[in-house]
Amino acid sequence: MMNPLDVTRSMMDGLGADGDTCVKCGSRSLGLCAPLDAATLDDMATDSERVSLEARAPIFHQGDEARYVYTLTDGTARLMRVLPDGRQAAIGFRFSGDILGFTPSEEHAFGAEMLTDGMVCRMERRRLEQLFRRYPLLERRFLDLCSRELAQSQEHIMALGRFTAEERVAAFLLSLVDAQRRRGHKGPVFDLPATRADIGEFLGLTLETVSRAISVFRRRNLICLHGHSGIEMLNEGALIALGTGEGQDAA
Amino acid sequence: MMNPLDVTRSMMDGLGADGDTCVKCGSRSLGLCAPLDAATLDDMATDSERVSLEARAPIFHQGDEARYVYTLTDGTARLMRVLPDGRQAAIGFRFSGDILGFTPSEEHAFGAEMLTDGMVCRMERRRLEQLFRRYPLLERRFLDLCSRELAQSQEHIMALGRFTAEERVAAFLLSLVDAQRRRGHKGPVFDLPATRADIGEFLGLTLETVSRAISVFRRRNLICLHGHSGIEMLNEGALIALGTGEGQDAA
DNA sequence: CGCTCTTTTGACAGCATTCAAGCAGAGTGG
DNA sequence: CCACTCTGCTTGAATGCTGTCAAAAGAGCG
Repeated sequence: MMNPLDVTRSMMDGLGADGDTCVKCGSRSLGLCAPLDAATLDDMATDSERVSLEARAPIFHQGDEARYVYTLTDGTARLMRVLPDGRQAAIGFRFSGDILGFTPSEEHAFGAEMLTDGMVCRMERRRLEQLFRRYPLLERRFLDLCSRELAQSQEHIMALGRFTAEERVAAFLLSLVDAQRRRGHKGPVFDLPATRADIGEFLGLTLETVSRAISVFRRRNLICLHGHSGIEMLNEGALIALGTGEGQDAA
Repeated sequence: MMNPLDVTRSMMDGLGADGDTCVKCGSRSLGLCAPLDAATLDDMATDSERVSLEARAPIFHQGDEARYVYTLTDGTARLMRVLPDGRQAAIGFRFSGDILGFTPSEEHAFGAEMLTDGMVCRMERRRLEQLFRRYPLLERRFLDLCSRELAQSQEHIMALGRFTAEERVAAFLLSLVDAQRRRGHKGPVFDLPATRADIGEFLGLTLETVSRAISVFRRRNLICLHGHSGIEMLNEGALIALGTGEGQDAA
């Protein structure tokens, strides 16, 4: 067992918060303990448990009883939804520090699985709800978190409904870059923790279409690939123009 | 000024709750005042204001300061998001009793406009936040609400990413039917408060494609139109098979 | 009845998918 | 160190769904 406070910290942190590293806690962090006092934090450190997972391992399945709330402490995961006939779509990516599987309903509306090797820290959801009652500030944090996820979903809806294939891929690459920068990444080379098929399942495209879009970007010298999992941003402005819906008249 | 309690009631109610009519309040309602006592309700009745709106009138714009929280007390509205180049998409529909424009952030991430003539009841968002502090139960309600919206968004993401045009239109019709049933509607003829263009902007399709899908349903005797704004469900099972992702092998 | 807005339908074009083949990088074992 | 293999990526050609453009029909309203 490493540090059970990770759950707490990430909950305070929320999606993609910008953070320094917290000496006491050991991994990426916050300034988010701030709203809570030490006693509260100690209180929350109980009943959480770390689990190590391999790439492609499920964290929880769609339809599972929502017994635990998870913090992704290391690695990248994706949220999946499946249809009765087997078609499936990724509805989001989650990175180190993000919260997974928090829902007020009885069961998980979607599944979560690792894309890379990694680690999660889980806490009983009942325990979390007890904490809500004791520390109202905590509940407020979760409301913010939920509404930020909602905003993300709406961006995604815009992309799926109105973007061309190239625009969607550009938007996805930018969101990856953003997530890594928020986690302290420096320099122009980023990690690409998803296969073309993974990306396609997120963007509502086939893997071939994703590949073609990336090839186009490469030919235009907007990006440069370093092996299968490294991507260098050569012309971020042009990608932004594509990926934020600025239309044809872009750089 | 009619009944300012409407804001309160709807907040308690949330999205598409199933309700009887509350005698005291005059319009559709709840059993949701239940978790709060009379003093709380009186408290919330202050500082809310009713506004009457015509079809196509904006309720608030994307980017506006999020000063008010609204309850749609009568009519149908849609939530819109626009891209820098002018492309726009509807990200949701809202019906009588639903809440609009609640967000913890400083400005509205999307706009809202009426589809029909109707009425909203608005309350200062600062006032609401004061009430959160005083009545923690209220905040809990909003968290539930937010997470229900999130689930809706995810359904929509699946539809946009994986459904064909016909499946999307079927899913949309079913969601309309569901919303009206939850509000006490009886019988097989439902109201269609949106033009083909409105539906297309929600489903990521053109108005012609929506029209063709509806024509196909008509030819298969799944539905029957009554003028421009009435739709009768003749074979709901077949529409469900289409609109819930049961694939080709459906009835 | 005549106006206008919405819907329907048709013909054609275009973008993404499908199917198929070849390529490249990483790991394995001789 | 070099095949060998596996997996993921790239590219090509053809199909098909949806978009685009255009015209006609229908519904609602004064």
